[in-house]
Amino acid sequence: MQRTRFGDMACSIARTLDVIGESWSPLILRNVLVGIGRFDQLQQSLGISRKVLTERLKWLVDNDVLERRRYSERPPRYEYALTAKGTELCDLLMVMVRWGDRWTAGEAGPPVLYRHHACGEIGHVELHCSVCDRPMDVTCIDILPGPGAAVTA
Amino acid sequence: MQRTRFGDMACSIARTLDVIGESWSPLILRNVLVGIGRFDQLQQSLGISRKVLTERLKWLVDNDVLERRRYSERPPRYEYALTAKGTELCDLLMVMVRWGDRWTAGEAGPPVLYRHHACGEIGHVELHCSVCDRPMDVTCIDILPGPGAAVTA
DNA sequence: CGAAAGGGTTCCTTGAAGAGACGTACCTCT
DNA sequence: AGAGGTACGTCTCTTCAAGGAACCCTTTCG
Repeated sequence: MQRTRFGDMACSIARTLDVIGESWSPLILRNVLVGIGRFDQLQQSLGISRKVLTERLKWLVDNDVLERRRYSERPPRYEYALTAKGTELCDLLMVMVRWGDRWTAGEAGPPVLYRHHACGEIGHVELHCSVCDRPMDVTCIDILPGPGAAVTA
Repeated sequence: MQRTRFGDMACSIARTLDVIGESWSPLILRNVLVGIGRFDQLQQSLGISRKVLTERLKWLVDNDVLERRRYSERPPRYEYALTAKGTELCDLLMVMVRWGDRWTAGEAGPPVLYRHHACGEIGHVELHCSVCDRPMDVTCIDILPGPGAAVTA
């Protein structure tokens, strides 16, 4: 559908979307995270077309979000795993889960729960300020131009 | 492109993607957040096709992420604004910004900065556990099935 | 040997994205 | 009164990616 490329916009949201903005990518990431990392497993569990899966995996590998590694020499077999860059992307997944749980889960309740190693409890993510550690959301910040801002008229 | 619908998967990520998974939606949200809420403004600042913008806005309004409100009676004029549901989605934007800043900003540095009202400093978001307030990411949790999990064989 | 598994590739069809012309209601200027 | 401008879309046409399914290659198993 001749998708507009976002990669060179002066916006970190656009650049992030350029990497994982395509709808299947977060789901692929989620599955790789929970250990579903082989081609056929991914294809079947997501119900994605094999062609599109091939394209997405290649894109994610080229963008250093996933790595493709051989887990068997003979016969040659491969699986996909998260890189450091990809692991940090999972923050995004956790925030998506949080929002989805709050606004779309309905009667049944959340489909998955997180148990935090540090406290052993079932919790969810909250956004805090990296400086003062207090809660931070879009209603309690000012948005200022940064060094990488585009010079706009 | 006969996109697969995610809305009825038993997965909060999929359901969140169903609402804002299309690539333009987060950018529309970002613009509405910073006060760019009128049709022509959005169309010009994003470079999106008018047809697609119409479709996206309708989808976001129907899903209660944005509201369309009249700010002038005669001539009739409308603008789009965030609902509570949409405002909480901005958490996602902040996490995208954080990842984009870290991994894609390059030489120039981040295009925007956040000043946190609570401390007055420039900071970024970090994910903390809702129970113990300590940092939480995907490497320090167990993922358990919740009440809304699909019964899979 | 034939069949199956893993990991893709190739081909065709359909339908959404993009571009841009057009429409409508209103206001302002001369 | 007419010309021009603005805000907010709708319509039409073309192009290109998603979806679906068949096919391919290598290796192992019965």
